[in-house]
Amino acid sequence: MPELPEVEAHARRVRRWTAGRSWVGVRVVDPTAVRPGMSTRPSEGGVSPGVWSGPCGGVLRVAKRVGLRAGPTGGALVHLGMTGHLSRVLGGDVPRFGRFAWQLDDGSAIWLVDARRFGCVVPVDDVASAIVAGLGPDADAFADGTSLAARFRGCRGPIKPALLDQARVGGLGNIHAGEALWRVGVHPRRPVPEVPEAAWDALAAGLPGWLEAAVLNEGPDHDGDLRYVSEGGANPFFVYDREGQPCPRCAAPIQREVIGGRGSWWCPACQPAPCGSAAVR
DNA sequence: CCCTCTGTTGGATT
DNA sequence: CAATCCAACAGAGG
Repeated sequence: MPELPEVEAHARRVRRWTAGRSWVGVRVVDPTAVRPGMSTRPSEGGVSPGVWSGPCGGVLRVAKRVGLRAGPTGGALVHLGMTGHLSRVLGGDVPRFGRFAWQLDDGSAIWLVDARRFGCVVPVDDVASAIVAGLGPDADAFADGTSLAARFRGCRGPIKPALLDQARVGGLGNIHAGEALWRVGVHPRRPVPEVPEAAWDALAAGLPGWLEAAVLNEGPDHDGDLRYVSEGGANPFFVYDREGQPCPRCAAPIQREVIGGRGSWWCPACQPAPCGSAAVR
């Protein structure tokens, strides 16, 4: 799953691949990948992909969505789900797990490759408006902690699941939400009203740089293969998937617990548990 | 080989 | 967004 940084890295690549080119068609290998709305359910798929011909327009990226244009306003949104990526293939081969492709006038094709099939292509009449529908501002777009905190007014629950709510703030996923909380020293289960002002300030100030660094870490040149977690070497994250390993800051053993249905990792020393939260094992 | 567990998404249900 | 279940599948570990 691509979160904001990996989706942005894909968008930049697609922008390069499509610059100055034209669409010549699409290939629908898995019709269930083409859905009427942003859904993770293949059973909702099967809609028409629309007409793809003529100059490639600009490539948009908002939160975890990519927008491609076919014509002045219309086109499609792409969501990568958990395991999706966009890969360029020179020639007519169908890559393993290739679901859908946009064909270009240089003989190449941009493939939505997705083993798990939560990713989707959503044809829309107006890319610019559809791509922001239902989303809060991107996580890297807050001028200060006050405006960031304002997105969470009225929210009582633990901070980490709240950070994942795309209607409040766009682009954060399980990994980067956990990483950000480690950076600012807030326990993932701390109730939103108990998050100190200084932590909101630190998040608003830090997120743009942290997320851009993660984009660059994806690398500009590879063909789109996922190397987010599993491929290409060591885990690049501070706490994600590091249960029992020493905290990079203080060496205390990282803890893991399921919060809001998602694996969550934190440092018990840098991120003290909120009052009344019993440590489970 | 088989079974169980985990998971970068998000939505529905209870 | 409180917790749980689900979509659909790969990969790791026992």
